[in-house]
Amino acid sequence: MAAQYTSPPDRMAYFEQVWEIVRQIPAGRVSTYGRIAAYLPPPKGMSEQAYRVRGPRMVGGAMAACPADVPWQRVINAQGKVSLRQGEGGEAQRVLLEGEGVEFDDKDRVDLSIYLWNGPSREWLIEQGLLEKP
DNA sequence: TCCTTGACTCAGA
DNA sequence: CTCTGAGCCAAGG
Repeated sequence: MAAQYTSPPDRMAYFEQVWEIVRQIPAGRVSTYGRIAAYLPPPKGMSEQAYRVRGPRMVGGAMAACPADVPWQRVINAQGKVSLRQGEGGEAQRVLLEGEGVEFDDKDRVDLSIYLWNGPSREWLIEQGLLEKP
């Protein structure tokens, strides 16, 4: 259940979709801004090319504004690192992930070949209207 | 209205 | 492995 928005910009509709996907990531697994963005179509009015570049940052924006029931800590960058500077919640994110069993190496990176979430199921995407039913 | 600033990524050096 | 710059757009000051 999302918050109530008096004037629904497309931006917020997009954020909602991002949150819905992030909620599918199981504990102990992670995904990246880029991959999350790739599961969604570009917001109305944005070109594919622009979305390819802007997508990841938009997902970041969605994380910055996400409701409490979204496991934002499971979204990290493509290098397997937490994308928050010290003092802005970065260490909190790491603690949360470690609490779920995710391990960081000596360079503060998560091994994506082990912990990367394989993505939402095809059925789920169809259910969400993000994929055509064959 | 102009200018800065992003919870990004990828290719090069 | 680390560091840069480019790519693109919207929100806030």
